[in-house]
Amino acid sequence: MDFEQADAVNQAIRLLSLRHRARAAALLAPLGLHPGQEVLLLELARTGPMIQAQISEAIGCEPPSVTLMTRKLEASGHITRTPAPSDRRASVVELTDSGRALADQVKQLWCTLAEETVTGLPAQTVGDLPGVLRTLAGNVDTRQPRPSHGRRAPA
Amino acid sequence: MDFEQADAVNQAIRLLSLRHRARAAALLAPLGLHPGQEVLLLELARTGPMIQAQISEAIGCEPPSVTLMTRKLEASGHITRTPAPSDRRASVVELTDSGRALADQVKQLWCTLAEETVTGLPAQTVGDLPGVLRTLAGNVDTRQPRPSHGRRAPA
DNA sequence: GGATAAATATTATGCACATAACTAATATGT
DNA sequence: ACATATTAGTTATGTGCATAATATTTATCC
Repeated sequence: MDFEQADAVNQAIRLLSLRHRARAAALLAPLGLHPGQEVLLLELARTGPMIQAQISEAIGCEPPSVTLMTRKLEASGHITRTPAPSDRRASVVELTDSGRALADQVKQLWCTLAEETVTGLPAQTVGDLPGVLRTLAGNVDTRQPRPSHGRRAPA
Repeated sequence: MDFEQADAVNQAIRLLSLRHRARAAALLAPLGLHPGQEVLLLELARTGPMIQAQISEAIGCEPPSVTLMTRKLEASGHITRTPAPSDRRASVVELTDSGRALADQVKQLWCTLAEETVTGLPAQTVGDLPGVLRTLAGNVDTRQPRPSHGRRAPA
């Protein structure tokens, strides 16, 4: 691949990252949320109570980041953290009533953002988009070891 | 759009942002660069000397961020900042020899990253990718005022 | 069962990027 | 020409996320 194309791809990803995040921040601000926190709320709403290690895995953030996120959401009363009975290292994270209500609002907002984001694209492209983006993300996943080249790792 | 789809889109963008940036960071580290700095070097290599306000516009970062980026790249000797003769507010940013050499290395690395990123996607999809991503980024641009809905603002 | 390894969470620290508030220089309007 | 508005850049501050180092608990292996 020549530099022009490569730059187009990398730059576009970078710009999209900045803008999408900024727009999410603008939409979340009225709810008193900062970007990143919404992901945690949605994950808890989807999956139910879970420990931080599971959250870390689910939302793709490192444990120290999860510590900070949960601490802040706990401080604002949207989640609780209780020691796990079976494992005294772990702490179970759970939505409060306030958190559940907020998650519902976030869901709506999430739809608004997604629709806004894909405006003007043909339905076909929109349908393929999540798969394509996930492939891209998987290809540059720094957690998994780099496959030597071109071949996909087996399941 | 229902929540499932919206979440798929938003989450995929978020994950791609995190991973692509992390991978870029891993590749740039051996060159002594942090992600973000490479964009400035490439822009200077492409366009030539420019003042910070132009850089801010070109790379999509706010002026205070540009101040920090340029300061650090100046400290590491890859760029110079000289007062503009015609406008004493502005400072002209320019690549040094070291910066030009580094930019060449970054170009190669940029190709590696892009190829790695799009691995496994059909050529058609890869070809369309920059355009699609730029559309997405444009749709959520917080700088431009939001069009009330669906209509594009006139030039 | 006692040493050792692994897992969970946290603290400390560093980076990019943002907004708000500010200074200094240039344009502009009467 | 002078008051005013705009523009270029900086400083101060706050956010998310990362890595490295650390305690504490649990699992594993003779």
